[in-house]
Amino acid sequence: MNKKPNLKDVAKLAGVSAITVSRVLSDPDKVSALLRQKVDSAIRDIGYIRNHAASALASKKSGVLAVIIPSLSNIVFNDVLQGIYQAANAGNMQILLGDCHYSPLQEEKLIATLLSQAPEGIVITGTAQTDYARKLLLQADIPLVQIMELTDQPIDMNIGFSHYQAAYDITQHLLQQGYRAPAFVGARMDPRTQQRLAGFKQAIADWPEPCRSFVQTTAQPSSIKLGGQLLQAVIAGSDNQCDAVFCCNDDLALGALFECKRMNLSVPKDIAICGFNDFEASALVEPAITSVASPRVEMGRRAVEMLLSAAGKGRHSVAPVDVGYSIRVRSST
Amino acid sequence: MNKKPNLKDVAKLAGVSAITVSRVLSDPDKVSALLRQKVDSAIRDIGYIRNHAASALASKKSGVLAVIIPSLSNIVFNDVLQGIYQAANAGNMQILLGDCHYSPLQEEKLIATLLSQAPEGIVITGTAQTDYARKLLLQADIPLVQIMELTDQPIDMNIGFSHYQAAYDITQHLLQQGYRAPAFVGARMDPRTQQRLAGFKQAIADWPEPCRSFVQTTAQPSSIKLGGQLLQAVIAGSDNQCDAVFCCNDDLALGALFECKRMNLSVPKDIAICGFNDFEASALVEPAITSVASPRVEMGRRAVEMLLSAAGKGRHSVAPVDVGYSIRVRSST
DNA sequence: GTGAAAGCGCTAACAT
DNA sequence: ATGTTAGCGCTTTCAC
Repeated sequence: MNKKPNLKDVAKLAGVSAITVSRVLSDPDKVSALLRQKVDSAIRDIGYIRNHAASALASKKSGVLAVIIPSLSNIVFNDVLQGIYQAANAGNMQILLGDCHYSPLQEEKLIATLLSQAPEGIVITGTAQTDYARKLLLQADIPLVQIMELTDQPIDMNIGFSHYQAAYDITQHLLQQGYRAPAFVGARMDPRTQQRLAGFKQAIADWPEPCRSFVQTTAQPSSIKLGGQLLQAVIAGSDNQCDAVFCCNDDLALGALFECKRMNLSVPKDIAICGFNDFEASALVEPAITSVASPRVEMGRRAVEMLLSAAGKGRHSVAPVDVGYSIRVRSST
Repeated sequence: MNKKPNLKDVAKLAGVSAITVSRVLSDPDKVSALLRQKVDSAIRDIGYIRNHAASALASKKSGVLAVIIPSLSNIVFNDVLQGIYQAANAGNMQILLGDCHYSPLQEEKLIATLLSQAPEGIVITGTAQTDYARKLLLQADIPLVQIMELTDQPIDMNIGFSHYQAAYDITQHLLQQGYRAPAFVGARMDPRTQQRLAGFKQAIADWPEPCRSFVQTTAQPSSIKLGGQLLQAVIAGSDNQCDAVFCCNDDLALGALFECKRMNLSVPKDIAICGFNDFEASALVEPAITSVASPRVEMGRRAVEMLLSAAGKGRHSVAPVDVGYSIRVRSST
């Protein structure tokens, strides 16, 4: 068994030095056309593939970016990942992905693990890092982007939108439609869900006319099924007074809608339903569900682009980016 | 700016040799408790993080696995990825993920790129690799698992289930329910969708009584919306004769169902609908949609486990694994 | 435009 | 149980 060919083997075959081969690979313009051709065919001949570890060690460039998301099962992050991989691909970067399952402690461990690969940048979800995690990240001294939400005290760069404001707006929309006893239905209760709840509460508090409100939450992960259960709970818990439900995401909203149909409640007449994240299904069910849309793919893409263009520059070289959101008003409200 | 500490720095601080520090990191049991403690605290003191590239270069172990999936937006692969990351995490492996967008050519490029990271194993979706890709993979001489479908000629290992047989079974189910003019509705038409179409056709051909059948396909990617459009098309294309629709996935099935409601067609009375992949929503809509379920998370997990346990062994050391599927009969048929 | 020498930070192999 | 030596395969630096 002949071991894998290396740079020297290619060099020997092409009748040049190793460094010339290296240059053909990373900076072809610095090599004359003749040699370049020779080298290229030698590479193809022996099926040479450059050893990334050696390259990374010598050049101190790992060619990887680290990404930490809280969940692989939440479709929301699919979209973000699509944007991330798109931009990484365009920049010839590999992605090292970690799923911290919404746990800051797991996130801390992941950070330590991923940093050992010497990523040239890191994308991290949200702003709820542990102190030690922040220390590690600062120490690593690489560009970093916190995504999804906005914060006044970013570790470095930041891109996202205000979940608080979006929730405030959609709640206000319910009130404007005449609903006077809205409920917030939330699952998981991660930081962004909490911000949505805060926005909901503030919108109620700010409303000039008197109105009641209800809150039904659980730490369980979101699912369509859970949406049905929580709808039941909120109706029972409000003594049938609740006339509108703001679900912290569209999974719950869909479940709530299906449950209403089963209970023969008319949406939006007996009860209004709105969600968050604007899944495709939300626009296509009957009645279509009002929801909050945000440019997730774009956010992922831009986060990576920010990393790539921040190379070399110091911290906070890029101002926080608000990607915004929009309330998609549909017939469920 | 003091540069990052390395092994020697830790060793000096702890008063030991570099290799001892290395051992504490990779094989603590080989070091006495006393030294281990000293080293551990030195590591923490100066915030040492091991340089992965150097480690990989010296040990010839990259600690990464390559994974290629055809789509990040298809929820199906989310589930598979969850299993993959789960098992990779348990085995202290990092994942390098590539999305080939259902293109064998992009897949080929991805393989070349990912191989340069010297992965210790590779997970690849399906069996439609280009010749050159197969050559690269064989040459790489690392454990490989083809996932999702089963094949008689795996490159190395294989885990999946028969999409042909699953489609055959669900079509037979339609026929057994008395439907005599079923249609196949397919999008994307990737290899596994083609297999489902083949199973559909064979089930029709094998049915003892005469029946008509229709096929409506498009190369467009699946979506709920497209499901509605294709339902329209198949009804028009069959002159209203079609009495059952087998959608190649649940996105389309949901769209078809929503469209039926809009058209005031009763499901399953006027028309039956069934899908593939068993999404959560399929079980919760009214009427619930008959679909094909398969253990996707488990498949991902086991694929990685197969890689990890195949280290060192030769090709085909593990027999192909059929994870099976089950038809979830619900009220839509 | 091309090459020679040195060394990136770690671990395998071999001592002790 | 611990240390010494050598070298992984590449790129940087500097020379020509």
